[in-house]
Amino acid sequence: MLQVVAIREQFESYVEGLNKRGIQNASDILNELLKIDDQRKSTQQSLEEILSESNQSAKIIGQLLKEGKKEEAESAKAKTSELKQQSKALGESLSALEEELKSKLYNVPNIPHSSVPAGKNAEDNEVVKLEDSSIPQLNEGAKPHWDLIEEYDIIDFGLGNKITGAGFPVYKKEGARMVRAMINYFLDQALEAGYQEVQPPILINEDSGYGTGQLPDKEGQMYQAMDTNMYLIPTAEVPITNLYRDVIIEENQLPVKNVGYTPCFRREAGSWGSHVRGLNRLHQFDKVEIVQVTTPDKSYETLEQMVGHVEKLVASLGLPYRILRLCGGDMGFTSALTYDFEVYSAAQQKWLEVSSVSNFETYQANRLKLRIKDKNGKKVLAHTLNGSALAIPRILAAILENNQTESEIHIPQVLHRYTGFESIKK
RNA sequence: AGAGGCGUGGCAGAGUGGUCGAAUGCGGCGGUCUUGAAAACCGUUGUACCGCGAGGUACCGGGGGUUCGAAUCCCUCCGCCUCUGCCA
Repeated sequence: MLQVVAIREQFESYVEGLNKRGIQNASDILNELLKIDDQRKSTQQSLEEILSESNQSAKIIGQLLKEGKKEEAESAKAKTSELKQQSKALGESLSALEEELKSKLYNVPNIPHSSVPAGKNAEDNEVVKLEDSSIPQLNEGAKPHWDLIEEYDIIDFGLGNKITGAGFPVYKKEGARMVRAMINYFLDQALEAGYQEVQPPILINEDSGYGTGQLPDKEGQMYQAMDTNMYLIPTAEVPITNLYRDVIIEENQLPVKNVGYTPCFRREAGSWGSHVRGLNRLHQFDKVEIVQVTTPDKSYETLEQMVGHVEKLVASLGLPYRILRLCGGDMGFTSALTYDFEVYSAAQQKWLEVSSVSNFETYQANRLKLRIKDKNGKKVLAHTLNGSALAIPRILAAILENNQTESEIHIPQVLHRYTGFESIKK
């Protein structure tokens, strides 16, 4: 969440930033926050005065009792009781104000970076790179992946339907081995790029949900484990970034670079139709995620480096891709700048999002209380970043469609040593 | 899952109702000594919020309560340890 101090100091640019997201009454919203904060301060001041007074008199009472002056002590007690009534009332209004401030702050999204284009939706995203020379010319009878997986019998939606429900596919034979191969390939590539591998829990508690911003605004997107306050993770970002909740990192330990593979679970409420057919949108899917924690002055450099890593992965698979800089209206709630990667899936003739790389600046760190201590002992909020590297099902869909022939599907060369086969045959 | 025990500053470890934000040791930082280092000695060393400042307030796992006053008493939740049970 945003810091009130920062809102105060950079009011105008924050208003502009929120406008880019399509929030028109931004200055009203921010002014309201400042007003509540002012009330909070003055309430806190009066409360602390009273507490100070009653602390003093408690000490005096102790002294009096020690000296055996019982009656004086009793009358002092009576007075102090009055103070207590006052402080109780003030304490209650203080915490009410704090609650109000916090819940309002939770509902204000991050301020977009200056390079973020204004815009309403996906149509206003800016294409920063287009690599489409590898778009294949498919034969007449080329099939979308949902037909191919049946033909080659490598993914079974019907079975998934039976044991769980729609959106939970069962990968079989070469399909299952492809998934495993890609996970290993992506992890190995990240290790080579200097990331440390972690395997986090895939069930998280509420604190973690708030820490990275899934709660309270995206509660409906997550599956909740019945009779518990735990949620299935929608992305490894949540547990991996929350590793650093309530942590102070020494500056010389930076950057923190973690990579993790996890399944991801998304309810995706309200999405039906042909555009979500097959592997395009699932309730459970596999993803390798990279997460970095770094200093404010280096985070945009880090973002470029992460984008470079993802680009290398996509390119190595021989898939046509493009990189988008998301506009204010399409960007995630907590992000300051997001690049999306899309690969072209030639049979359905669609660009599919396979990665999203974001800099959250201090937005998550403020919720997480994740700080950096520099050489002089000064503490500042860290910057957090993450990116998919990569999400597996749509990559698989594009490979299946783009590499199909009449009788087989070719597997990208970099995966051969992981799959143990070079093509999928009927 | 049941029974019992425990949860104090970076770590170890005192403190069981009244100047306790908290003894002591280790570690860290600064200094004296030394050619340099070690040892020794001296000093210093938590976080957050409010305030221009002096200063104030809160925090001894989390939340609530009793009391003029709580690290200390009570309730509750969480976590850890031990024993029993179960189990990949």
